[in-house]
Amino acid sequence: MARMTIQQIADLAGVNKATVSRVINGNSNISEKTRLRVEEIMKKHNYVPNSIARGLAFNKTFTVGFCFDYTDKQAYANPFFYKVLQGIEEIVYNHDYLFLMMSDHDNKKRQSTFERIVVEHRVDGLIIPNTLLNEQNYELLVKHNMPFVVTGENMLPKEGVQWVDIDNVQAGQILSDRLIELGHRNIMIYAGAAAVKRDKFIADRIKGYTNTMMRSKLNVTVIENADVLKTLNRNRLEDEHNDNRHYPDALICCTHEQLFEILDWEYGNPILSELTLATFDNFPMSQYMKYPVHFVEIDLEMMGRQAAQMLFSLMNKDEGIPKSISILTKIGN
Amino acid sequence: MARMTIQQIADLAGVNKATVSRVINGNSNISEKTRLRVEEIMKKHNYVPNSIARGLAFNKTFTVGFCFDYTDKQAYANPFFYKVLQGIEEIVYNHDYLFLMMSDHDNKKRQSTFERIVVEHRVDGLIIPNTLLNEQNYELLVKHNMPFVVTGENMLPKEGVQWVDIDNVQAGQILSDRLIELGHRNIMIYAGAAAVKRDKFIADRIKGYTNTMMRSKLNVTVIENADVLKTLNRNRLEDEHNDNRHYPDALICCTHEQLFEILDWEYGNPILSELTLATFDNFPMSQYMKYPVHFVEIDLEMMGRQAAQMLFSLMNKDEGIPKSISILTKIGN
DNA sequence: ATGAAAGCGCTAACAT
DNA sequence: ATGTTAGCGCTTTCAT
Repeated sequence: MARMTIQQIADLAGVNKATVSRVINGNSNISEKTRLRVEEIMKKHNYVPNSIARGLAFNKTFTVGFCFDYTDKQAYANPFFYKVLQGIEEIVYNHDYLFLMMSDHDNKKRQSTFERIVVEHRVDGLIIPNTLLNEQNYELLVKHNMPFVVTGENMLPKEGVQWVDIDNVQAGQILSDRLIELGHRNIMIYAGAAAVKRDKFIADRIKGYTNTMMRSKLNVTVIENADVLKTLNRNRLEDEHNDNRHYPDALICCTHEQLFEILDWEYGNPILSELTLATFDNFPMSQYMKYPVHFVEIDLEMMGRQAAQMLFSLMNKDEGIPKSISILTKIGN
Repeated sequence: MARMTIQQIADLAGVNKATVSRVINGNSNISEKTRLRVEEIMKKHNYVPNSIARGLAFNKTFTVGFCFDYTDKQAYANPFFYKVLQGIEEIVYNHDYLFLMMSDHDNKKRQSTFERIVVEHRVDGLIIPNTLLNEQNYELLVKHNMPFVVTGENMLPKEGVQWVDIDNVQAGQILSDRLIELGHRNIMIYAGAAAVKRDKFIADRIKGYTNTMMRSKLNVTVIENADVLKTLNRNRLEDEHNDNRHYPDALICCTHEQLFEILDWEYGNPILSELTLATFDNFPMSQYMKYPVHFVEIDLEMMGRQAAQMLFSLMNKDEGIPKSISILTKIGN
């Protein structure tokens, strides 16, 4: 089935193709009568404007890009990550836009797909994870004046970067609150020293934990190394008075990696049976774990929606767009 | 930074834009000298051809679509699903194509995104899951002569449908073989009756199991209802002679849903401690489960690569494209 | 309110 | 080997 062109519709309607174009684009300068006739003919012939041609004329692609960071294991390994996609999709489709996925993978050739898409202007705007917003990519985006929104807190000290992030301080707070509510008093938090330096979100989670503990007049203990935990536990086992005050009865793991590290290690160590575990964001199978894990629920779909919304505001050159949007978390079931 | 056009490059090089176009497209009818000069100028000015304009001229989009089925819980909930994406991406990017994601979600408006993309010819070809290839979508694709490849076995009795699938019969065989190798003899397989009817891949897995069991002269028992298992177990507990021959010592769950159903149910039932579990495809956290689960490894990345390769062959109108491609599985670590 | 014509950036058929 | 010209399908200015 060959596609109809605007000219064919114009001929069938006995008008100029400019008139048809006006109908398509909802131009008001047109008589009700011809508008109806043209619309009828378009419908009758299932006419759909060629979006490539429209794009050329408008200098637009009607497409936004979403960049995937495969090196960010957490991102793609987390099945809940698709929620971000769903959120983005909802907004994008409602704007009659389409949705181009890409990774920052190196191509066999010299250019990454990300670079290609920016340079070729294959999208009107871009949503990228903060892990991908380095100096180089930033320059690229600015140079090609490509509107973009970052997911996760932007750490690049540059002008004109907007982002949407989870409120990790609040998450740390409510998770600690929950553990206290459950009766725990010796709550510790586990985060690798390197990770704390590297990832602001981890520092934020610790900050939230600290806030809560201080407010509740409880001891703050940040563990930066799993070995410390082992030692603590060994001490406990050897402690004849069994004075539990110095040993954790609950442990917050800042990332899933760390949680799994603990779980792995557990197979040769009995500590877990006396320890309540907690972490951020749910994960599949959590309910089938040997020991229950408490967690905070992160509304990633909302994150996607907000990011997309922000991007459209940007492409629209709206006034008063916030620099960043923060999304609150809540305690999981 | 305003983009350069082919005309500007032509002017700078003192040639006609047709000549520049020839350089871009690697036309041989061109002198080495001017080719080098033009290339130098293009590089110097970071010239990148406008792909929308090229698309209009070529009547191509240089994009393939990948359709996501959100209603197919298995697909999106499985983090390994992203492996398929990775496989597809590898091929697509090596062809200098881009990659449009879509879902079959209903838009707020009457058209699904899938429909829109096909009707608007926003992609040159499409990869869709078999769950989405119904009569209606098939007609749509054919009507708009959009090349497409199906992932998962195609069940629609239509001409010209190509697909790539996992060899589920083989998977059932090797998984059963493994359990036998582990010393099990009373191996049963669990699959809901409705699911067997509905999903060919489940029937195939059962067939594979049956093949192996018959070859090994062992009893074939297909359980269609978890209650049967409960009964079996109750019998075992009450069986004074404790004759284990009639009770399973290993159970293959045809899907993850069923595995989890068993696991859930386990919390009020001691059967699992005496039962070896097995299922198809790995899942995250499998190593942290209370009871080990054996599984078959499915190379989803290969599946993506093959599907993409097939699609390009189709778009290329290659000769002798196979109707379908079957991917072998292997036993997980 | 409608038509005519130029132009978006590129390719390709036809000249030379 | 290179230039000329006519599209690709649509939008948009400028007439009328």
